[in-house]
Amino acid sequence: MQVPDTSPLIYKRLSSYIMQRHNIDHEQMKYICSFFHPVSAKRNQILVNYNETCRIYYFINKGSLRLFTVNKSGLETSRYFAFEGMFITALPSFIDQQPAEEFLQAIEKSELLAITRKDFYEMVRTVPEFGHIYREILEIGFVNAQKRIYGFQGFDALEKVKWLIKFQPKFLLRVSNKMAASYLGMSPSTLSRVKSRL
Amino acid sequence: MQVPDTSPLIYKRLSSYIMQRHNIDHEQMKYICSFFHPVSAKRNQILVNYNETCRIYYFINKGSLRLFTVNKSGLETSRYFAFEGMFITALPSFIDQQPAEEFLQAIEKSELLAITRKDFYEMVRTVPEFGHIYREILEIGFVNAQKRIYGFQGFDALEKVKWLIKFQPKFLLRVSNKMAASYLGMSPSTLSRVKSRL
DNA sequence: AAGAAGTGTTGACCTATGTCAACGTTTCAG
DNA sequence: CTGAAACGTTGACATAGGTCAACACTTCTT
Repeated sequence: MQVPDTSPLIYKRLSSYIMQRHNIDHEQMKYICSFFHPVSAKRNQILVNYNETCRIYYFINKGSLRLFTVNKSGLETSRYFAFEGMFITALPSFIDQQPAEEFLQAIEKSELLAITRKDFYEMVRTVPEFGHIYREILEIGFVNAQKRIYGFQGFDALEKVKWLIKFQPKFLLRVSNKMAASYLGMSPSTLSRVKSRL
Repeated sequence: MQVPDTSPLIYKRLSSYIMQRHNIDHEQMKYICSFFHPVSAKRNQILVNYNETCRIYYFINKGSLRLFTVNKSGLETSRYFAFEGMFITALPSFIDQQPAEEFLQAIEKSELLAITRKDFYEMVRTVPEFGHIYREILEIGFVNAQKRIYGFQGFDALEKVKWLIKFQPKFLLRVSNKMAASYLGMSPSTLSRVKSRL
């Protein structure tokens, strides 16, 4: 974890994320950004461990993170991937302050902005625009999760891959076959075979 | 659709839902309830049609509703079921005011409380406790959707059914095999066979 | 009350996808 | 730079679960 950086450069992406959604004056924006602290993560670094209580929400400046679980037989299941300009955390743990039943991991060398839970909910409470943004994150997250469930239901392997390419075109380019397969709910062999026939 | 009822009885369940989460005085509660109008629905009645834009959020006093889709070959997929004391709507359509890509249907004779989108967002904006409740609905919905995704990933049919019995014990008792199967992502035959071996 | 339509169960059969193993290629640590 | 470990691809084989059909039972409709 680095010392907070006063340079506004690192807040560029976050600022435009917020600006796209709300008109906020410069002072207010500086105030919001002041709660976000730069953090670097190495490839494969674990940011939230299983059973660890998650106290931080991350915004991704560069790189990518994923949420995954490991079942008793050691099989990894990836649940969610986030890339530049997206927010991510181990939400169930973050909300309830219970031990996470999942891992949050950087899958590339990443540059992040971190806000603590305390500050986050403080802002949600005191800055209406920020509360609104959080609501949007939840709405979009919920809707996407629903779409993924029914989008996949009854699809065979080929259809799932086509669906993924259609709705998240960057995905297969950034994510290893193994992780993509664990996200799609199929074996790496099957994903490999499917890709070979387009 | 019935004429609004002045009896407080129909607001009992909604009031206790809110009371369990926030301390609200009697006047405020009456104010909130005044935006919810009683609606009856028959078994199998469609409340939101495919391509219809959804303008109403429902709270269930009695009965049960489901969200489902139909694919090109006529196969139904159930996405979500709600029972007494739960909120439900075709959320993507409700949020964005785009035509719904799903159906909202009563699966039993149901008594509902309906609030229009306009009133709903008005309340979210003006009544902090209500805004908070909406945030909670979204948080819980998102977390549950995530849990369902990874809960099912890699599970075989038997494990899915056990998972369902564990986390939604009432489910199989209230929902037909056909609908339950379409929720679990397996054929009715398979669900039937699985149930026969516990 | 009777016929029609829908639902649940079960059997026979088939196919998509998982498992396992082999092998070449890429990545990474020292 | 080099060896070890991880990854991607492909083949052979096994199997869970899908499809289809038959039948009994329930439930709607009139």
